[in-house]
Amino acid sequence: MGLSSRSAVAIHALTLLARWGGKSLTSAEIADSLESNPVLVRRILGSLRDAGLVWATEGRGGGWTLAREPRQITLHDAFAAVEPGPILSRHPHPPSAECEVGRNIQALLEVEFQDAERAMQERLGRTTIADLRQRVFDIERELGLKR
Amino acid sequence: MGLSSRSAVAIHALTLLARWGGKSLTSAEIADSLESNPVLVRRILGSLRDAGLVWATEGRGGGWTLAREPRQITLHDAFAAVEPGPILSRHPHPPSAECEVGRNIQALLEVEFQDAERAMQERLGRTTIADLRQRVFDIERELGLKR
DNA sequence: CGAACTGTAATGAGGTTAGTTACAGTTCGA
DNA sequence: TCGAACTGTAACTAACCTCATTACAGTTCG
Repeated sequence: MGLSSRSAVAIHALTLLARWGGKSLTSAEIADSLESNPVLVRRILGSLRDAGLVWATEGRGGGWTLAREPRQITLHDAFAAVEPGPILSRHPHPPSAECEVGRNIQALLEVEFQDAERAMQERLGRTTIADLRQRVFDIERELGLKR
Repeated sequence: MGLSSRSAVAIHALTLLARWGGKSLTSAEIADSLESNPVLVRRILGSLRDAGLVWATEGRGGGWTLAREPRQITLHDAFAAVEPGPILSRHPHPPSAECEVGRNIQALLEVEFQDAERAMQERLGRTTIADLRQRVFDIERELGLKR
Protein backbone atom coordinates (compact mmCIF):
# COMPACT_ATOMS: atom_id res chain seq x y z
CA MET A 1 0.00 0.00 0.00
CA GLY A 2 2.87 2.30 0.63
CA LEU A 3 3.72 4.88 3.23
CA SER A 4 1.34 7.34 4.83
CA SER A 5 0.04 10.40 3.02
CA ARG A 6 1.63 12.66 5.63
CA SER A 7 4.40 13.76 3.27
CA ALA A 8 1.86 14.87 0.69
CA VAL A 9 -0.05 16.81 3.33
CA ALA A 10 3.16 18.33 4.72
CA ILE A 11 4.38 19.44 1.30
CA HIS A 12 0.97 20.85 0.47
CA ALA A 13 0.91 22.85 3.70
CA LEU A 14 4.45 24.16 3.21
CA THR A 15 3.66 25.24 -0.34
CA LEU A 16 0.54 26.97 0.91
CA LEU A 17 2.52 28.86 3.57
CA ALA A 18 5.08 29.84 0.94
CA ARG A 19 2.30 31.02 -1.36
CA TRP A 20 1.14 33.49 1.27
CA GLY A 21 4.58 34.87 2.00
CA GLY A 22 5.24 35.73 5.61
CA LYS A 23 1.53 35.72 6.49
CA SER A 24 0.60 33.29 9.24
CA LEU A 25 -2.15 30.78 8.50
CA THR A 26 -4.28 28.96 11.05
CA SER A 27 -4.68 25.19 11.08
CA ALA A 28 -8.31 25.73 10.05
CA GLU A 29 -7.26 27.70 6.96
CA ILE A 30 -4.73 25.06 5.97
CA ALA A 31 -7.31 22.34 6.60
CA ASP A 32 -9.67 24.18 4.25
CA SER A 33 -7.18 23.91 1.41
CA LEU A 34 -6.64 20.22 2.20
CA GLU A 35 -10.36 19.59 2.70
CA SER A 36 -9.25 17.99 5.92
CA ASN A 37 -9.32 18.44 9.65
CA PRO A 38 -7.57 21.16 11.72
CA VAL A 39 -6.40 18.60 14.27
CA LEU A 40 -4.78 16.49 11.57
CA VAL A 41 -3.06 19.60 10.25
CA ARG A 42 -1.81 20.56 13.69
CA ARG A 43 -0.37 17.10 14.22
CA ILE A 44 1.52 17.10 10.92
CA LEU A 45 2.60 20.72 11.18
CA GLY A 46 3.71 19.87 14.71
CA SER A 47 6.23 17.44 13.24
CA LEU A 48 7.38 20.10 10.81
CA ARG A 49 7.79 22.50 13.74
CA ASP A 50 9.86 19.92 15.65
CA ALA A 51 12.03 19.59 12.53
CA GLY A 52 12.55 23.37 12.43
CA LEU A 53 10.65 23.94 9.19
CA VAL A 54 7.79 26.05 10.54
CA TRP A 55 6.90 28.23 13.51
CA ALA A 56 3.69 28.11 15.47
CA THR A 57 2.37 31.00 17.57
CA GLU A 58 -0.26 30.17 20.13
CA GLY A 59 -3.30 32.05 21.29
CA ARG A 60 -5.63 34.43 19.55
CA GLY A 61 -4.28 35.60 16.19
CA GLY A 62 -1.79 32.76 16.23
CA GLY A 63 -1.00 30.35 13.42
CA TRP A 64 1.78 28.91 11.33
CA THR A 65 4.60 30.44 9.28
CA LEU A 66 7.67 29.10 7.51
CA ALA A 67 10.79 29.08 9.65
CA ARG A 68 13.10 29.20 6.58
CA GLU A 69 13.12 30.57 3.09
CA PRO A 70 11.07 28.35 0.75
CA ARG A 71 14.18 27.65 -1.32
CA GLN A 72 15.90 26.33 1.81
CA ILE A 73 13.20 23.69 2.34
CA THR A 74 13.34 20.56 0.18
CA LEU A 75 10.71 17.88 -0.28
CA HIS A 76 13.08 15.58 1.53
CA ASP A 77 13.05 17.86 4.57
CA ALA A 78 9.27 17.53 4.68
CA PHE A 79 9.41 13.80 4.09
CA ALA A 80 12.00 13.18 6.80
CA ALA A 81 10.05 15.28 9.29
CA VAL A 82 6.84 13.27 9.06
CA GLU A 83 7.90 9.80 7.90
CA PRO A 84 10.10 8.14 10.49
CA GLY A 85 11.98 4.89 10.04
CA PRO A 86 13.05 3.00 6.96
CA ILE A 87 11.03 2.85 3.75
CA LEU A 88 11.79 -0.73 2.76
CA SER A 89 11.04 -3.14 5.58
CA ARG A 90 13.65 -5.67 6.55
CA HIS A 91 13.08 -9.28 7.61
CA PRO A 92 10.25 -9.51 10.15
CA HIS A 93 12.67 -11.52 12.35
CA PRO A 94 16.22 -12.79 11.86
CA PRO A 95 16.58 -15.74 9.47
CA SER A 96 18.24 -19.03 10.29
CA ALA A 97 21.92 -18.90 11.24
CA GLU A 98 22.18 -22.54 10.15
CA CYS A 99 21.80 -21.45 6.54
CA GLU A 100 24.58 -19.92 4.45
CA VAL A 101 22.15 -17.46 2.91
CA GLY A 102 20.17 -16.91 6.10
CA ARG A 103 23.15 -15.82 8.17
CA ASN A 104 24.42 -13.33 5.57
CA ILE A 105 21.44 -11.94 3.74
CA GLN A 106 20.43 -9.37 6.34
CA ALA A 107 23.71 -7.47 6.22
CA LEU A 108 23.77 -7.60 2.40
CA LEU A 109 20.18 -6.41 2.09
CA GLU A 110 20.77 -3.62 4.58
CA VAL A 111 23.37 -2.06 2.25
CA GLU A 112 21.13 -2.40 -0.81
CA PHE A 113 18.04 -1.04 0.91
CA GLN A 114 19.88 1.91 2.42
CA ASP A 115 21.34 2.79 -0.97
CA ALA A 116 17.92 2.56 -2.59
CA GLU A 117 16.32 4.73 0.09
CA ARG A 118 19.11 7.22 -0.22
CA ALA A 119 18.53 7.44 -3.98
CA MET A 120 14.90 8.33 -3.39
CA GLN A 121 15.74 10.85 -0.72
CA GLU A 122 18.35 12.48 -2.92
CA ARG A 123 15.78 12.94 -5.63
CA LEU A 124 13.31 14.45 -3.16
CA GLY A 125 16.09 16.75 -1.93
CA ARG A 126 16.46 18.28 -5.37
CA THR A 127 13.08 20.00 -5.35
CA THR A 128 12.31 22.85 -2.99
CA ILE A 129 9.11 24.42 -1.75
CA ALA A 130 10.12 27.51 -3.74
CA ASP A 131 10.14 25.37 -6.90
CA LEU A 132 6.60 24.14 -6.24
CA ARG A 133 5.40 27.65 -5.43
CA GLN A 134 6.89 28.92 -8.67
CA ARG A 135 5.18 26.19 -10.66
CA VAL A 136 1.85 26.98 -9.05
CA PHE A 137 2.38 30.63 -10.01
CA ASP A 138 3.29 29.66 -13.59
CA ILE A 139 0.26 27.43 -14.05
CA GLU A 140 -2.10 30.02 -12.62
CA ARG A 141 -0.60 32.79 -14.74
CA GLU A 142 -0.96 30.74 -17.89
CA LEU A 143 -4.58 29.99 -17.05
CA GLY A 144 -5.13 33.70 -16.46
CA LEU A 145 -3.70 34.64 -19.86
CA LYS A 146 -5.86 32.10 -21.69
CA ARG A 147 -9.01 33.47 -20.13
CA MET B 1 6.78 2.18 9.41
CA GLY B 2 7.39 1.60 5.76
CA LEU B 3 6.35 -1.02 3.27
CA SER B 4 5.89 -4.71 3.95
CA SER B 5 8.79 -7.07 4.46
CA ARG B 6 7.72 -9.11 1.46
CA SER B 7 10.57 -7.76 -0.70
CA ALA B 8 13.12 -8.88 1.88
CA VAL B 9 11.53 -12.32 2.02
CA ALA B 10 11.35 -12.54 -1.77
CA ILE B 11 14.99 -11.54 -2.25
CA HIS B 12 16.06 -13.96 0.46
CA ALA B 13 14.18 -16.81 -1.23
CA LEU B 14 15.56 -15.98 -4.67
CA THR B 15 19.11 -15.86 -3.33
CA LEU B 16 18.55 -19.19 -1.64
CA LEU B 17 17.31 -20.75 -4.87
CA ALA B 18 20.31 -19.31 -6.71
CA ARG B 19 22.63 -20.71 -4.04
CA TRP B 20 21.40 -24.23 -4.74
CA GLY B 21 21.75 -23.98 -8.49
CA GLY B 22 19.04 -25.70 -10.47
CA LYS B 23 17.92 -27.79 -7.50
CA SER B 24 14.28 -27.35 -6.59
CA LEU B 25 13.45 -26.37 -3.00
CA THR B 26 10.15 -26.91 -1.22
CA SER B 27 8.31 -24.11 0.55
CA ALA B 28 9.12 -25.88 3.81
CA GLU B 29 12.86 -25.77 3.10
CA ILE B 30 12.70 -22.11 2.19
CA ALA B 31 10.62 -21.42 5.28
CA ASP B 32 13.33 -23.09 7.38
CA SER B 33 15.92 -20.62 6.14
CA LEU B 34 13.53 -17.73 6.83
CA GLU B 35 12.45 -19.21 10.18
CA SER B 36 8.98 -18.62 8.86
CA ASN B 37 5.90 -20.44 7.61
CA PRO B 38 5.55 -22.53 4.44
CA VAL B 39 2.21 -20.92 3.60
CA LEU B 40 3.71 -17.46 3.81
CA VAL B 41 6.52 -18.60 1.53
CA ARG B 42 4.08 -20.07 -0.97
CA ARG B 43 2.13 -16.82 -1.06
CA ILE B 44 5.19 -14.69 -1.73
CA LEU B 45 6.78 -17.17 -4.14
CA GLY B 46 3.40 -17.30 -5.85
CA SER B 47 3.77 -13.62 -6.69
CA LEU B 48 7.27 -14.26 -7.99
CA ARG B 49 5.88 -17.08 -10.13
CA ASP B 50 3.18 -14.78 -11.53
CA ALA B 51 5.96 -12.31 -12.38
CA GLY B 52 7.89 -15.02 -14.22
CA LEU B 53 10.82 -15.12 -11.81
CA VAL B 54 10.37 -18.68 -10.51
CA TRP B 55 8.75 -21.97 -11.46
CA ALA B 56 6.65 -24.15 -9.21
CA THR B 57 6.07 -27.86 -9.79
CA GLU B 58 3.19 -29.44 -7.93
CA GLY B 59 2.82 -32.80 -6.32
CA ARG B 60 5.25 -35.13 -4.65
CA GLY B 61 8.86 -34.15 -5.31
CA GLY B 62 7.67 -30.72 -6.38
CA GLY B 63 9.09 -27.37 -5.32
CA TRP B 64 10.48 -24.11 -6.59
CA THR B 65 13.26 -23.21 -9.02
CA LEU B 66 14.46 -20.01 -10.65
CA ALA B 67 12.88 -19.32 -14.04
CA ARG B 68 15.83 -17.15 -15.18
CA GLU B 69 19.54 -16.90 -14.66
CA PRO B 70 20.34 -15.22 -11.31
CA ARG B 71 22.12 -12.41 -13.17
CA GLN B 72 18.93 -11.75 -15.09
CA ILE B 73 16.94 -11.12 -11.90
CA THR B 74 17.34 -7.74 -10.17
CA LEU B 75 16.22 -6.70 -6.72
CA HIS B 76 13.77 -4.42 -8.47
CA ASP B 77 12.20 -7.41 -10.22
CA ALA B 78 11.58 -8.99 -6.83
CA PHE B 79 10.33 -5.74 -5.35
CA ALA B 80 7.91 -5.04 -8.19
CA ALA B 81 6.55 -8.58 -8.02
CA VAL B 82 5.51 -8.42 -4.38
CA GLU B 83 4.98 -4.73 -3.64
CA PRO B 84 2.12 -3.35 -5.71
CA GLY B 85 1.15 0.28 -5.98
CA PRO B 86 3.03 3.48 -5.24
CA ILE B 87 5.59 3.87 -2.47
CA LEU B 88 4.82 7.45 -1.50
CA SER B 89 1.13 7.92 -0.76
CA ARG B 90 -0.67 10.81 -2.38
CA HIS B 91 -3.36 13.01 -0.83
CA PRO B 92 -5.96 10.88 0.99
CA HIS B 93 -8.60 12.79 -1.02
CA PRO B 94 -8.46 15.66 -3.51
CA PRO B 95 -7.72 19.09 -2.01
CA SER B 96 -9.85 22.18 -2.46
CA ALA B 97 -10.28 23.45 -6.01
CA GLU B 98 -11.02 26.89 -4.51
CA CYS B 99 -7.39 27.20 -3.53
CA GLU B 100 -4.56 28.09 -5.91
CA VAL B 101 -2.28 25.58 -4.26
CA GLY B 102 -4.99 23.00 -3.69
CA ARG B 103 -5.99 22.76 -7.32
CA ASN B 104 -2.42 22.37 -8.61
CA ILE B 105 -0.45 20.53 -5.98
CA GLN B 106 -1.60 17.03 -6.85
CA ALA B 107 -0.27 17.13 -10.41
CA LEU B 108 2.99 18.70 -9.27
CA LEU B 109 3.50 16.18 -6.50
CA GLU B 110 2.71 13.31 -8.82
CA VAL B 111 5.72 14.17 -10.96
CA GLU B 112 8.02 14.55 -7.98
CA PHE B 113 6.89 11.35 -6.31
CA GLN B 114 7.12 9.31 -9.49
CA ASP B 115 10.65 10.58 -10.08
CA ALA B 116 11.63 9.76 -6.52
CA GLU B 117 10.17 6.27 -6.73
CA ARG B 118 11.89 5.73 -10.04
CA ALA B 119 15.22 6.70 -8.48
CA MET B 120 14.78 4.06 -5.83
CA GLN B 121 13.73 1.44 -8.33
CA GLU B 122 16.68 2.23 -10.57
CA ARG B 123 19.04 1.67 -7.69
CA LEU B 124 17.36 -1.64 -6.84
CA GLY B 125 17.63 -2.61 -10.50
CA ARG B 126 21.42 -2.35 -10.38
CA THR B 127 21.90 -5.33 -8.08
CA THR B 128 21.11 -8.87 -9.21
CA ILE B 129 20.47 -12.09 -7.37
CA ALA B 130 23.77 -13.31 -8.82
CA ASP B 131 25.52 -10.39 -7.08
CA LEU B 132 24.04 -11.36 -3.73
CA ARG B 133 24.88 -15.02 -4.24
CA GLN B 134 28.47 -14.08 -5.05
CA ARG B 135 28.75 -11.96 -1.93
CA VAL B 136 27.39 -14.79 0.20
CA PHE B 137 30.03 -17.08 -1.36
CA ASP B 138 32.77 -14.52 -0.71
CA ILE B 139 31.85 -14.01 2.93
CA GLU B 140 31.60 -17.73 3.57
CA ARG B 141 34.92 -18.42 1.84
CA GLU B 142 36.68 -15.76 3.89
CA LEU B 143 35.25 -17.20 7.09
CA GLY B 144 36.43 -20.63 5.97
CA LEU B 145 40.00 -19.40 5.39
CA LYS B 146 40.21 -17.71 8.80
CA ARG B 147 39.21 -20.88 10.59
C1' DC C 1 -13.54 37.98 30.70
C1' DG C 2 -14.16 35.69 26.28
C1' DA C 3 -12.96 34.74 21.61
C1' DA C 4 -9.53 32.58 18.81
C1' DC C 5 -5.93 30.07 18.58
C1' DT C 6 -2.38 25.79 19.50
C1' DG C 7 -1.36 21.24 21.80
C1' DT C 8 -2.69 16.79 22.75
C1' DA C 9 -5.25 12.78 24.52
C1' DA C 10 -8.72 9.46 23.48
C1' DT C 11 -11.54 7.06 20.43
C1' DG C 12 -13.29 4.59 16.29
C1' DA C 13 -13.72 2.53 11.64
C1' DG C 14 -11.15 0.48 8.13
C1' DG C 15 -7.23 -1.54 6.15
C1' DT C 16 -2.69 -4.12 6.13
C1' DT C 17 0.71 -7.44 7.90
C1' DA C 18 2.53 -11.61 9.52
C1' DG C 19 1.26 -15.78 10.94
C1' DT C 20 -1.63 -19.97 11.37
C1' DT C 21 -5.05 -23.76 10.49
C1' DA C 22 -7.51 -26.22 7.24
C1' DC C 23 -8.25 -28.43 3.20
C1' DA C 24 -8.69 -29.27 -1.95
C1' DG C 25 -5.89 -30.55 -5.91
C1' DT C 26 -1.63 -32.66 -8.04
C1' DT C 27 2.08 -35.88 -8.61
C1' DC C 28 4.85 -39.81 -7.96
C1' DG C 29 6.44 -44.13 -6.19
C1' DA C 30 5.80 -48.45 -3.87
C1' DT D 1 -4.21 -47.85 -6.71
C1' DC D 2 -3.24 -46.03 -2.40
C1' DG D 3 -0.78 -42.79 0.30
C1' DA D 4 2.89 -39.60 1.07
C1' DA D 5 4.65 -35.23 -0.32
C1' DC D 6 3.97 -31.45 -2.45
C1' DT D 7 1.46 -26.71 -4.24
C1' DG D 8 -2.58 -23.50 -4.11
C1' DT D 9 -5.91 -20.99 -1.49
C1' DA D 10 -9.44 -19.64 1.63
C1' DA D 11 -10.42 -18.25 6.15
C1' DC D 12 -9.17 -16.47 10.38
C1' DT D 13 -6.47 -14.02 14.06
C1' DA D 14 -3.81 -10.47 16.74
C1' DA D 15 -1.36 -6.49 16.25
C1' DC D 16 -0.66 -2.38 14.20
C1' DC D 17 -1.23 1.86 11.30
C1' DT D 18 -3.91 5.54 9.12
C1' DC D 19 -7.22 8.97 8.86
C1' DA D 20 -10.70 11.35 11.00
C1' DT D 21 -13.22 13.16 14.89
C1' DT D 22 -14.54 14.82 19.60
C1' DA D 23 -13.06 16.82 23.64
C1' DC D 24 -10.62 19.72 26.37
C1' DA D 25 -6.55 22.08 28.61
C1' DG D 26 -3.41 25.87 27.84
C1' DT D 27 -2.12 30.45 25.61
C1' DT D 28 -2.80 35.01 23.83
C1' DC D 29 -4.97 39.25 22.83
C1' DG D 30 -8.55 42.80 22.62
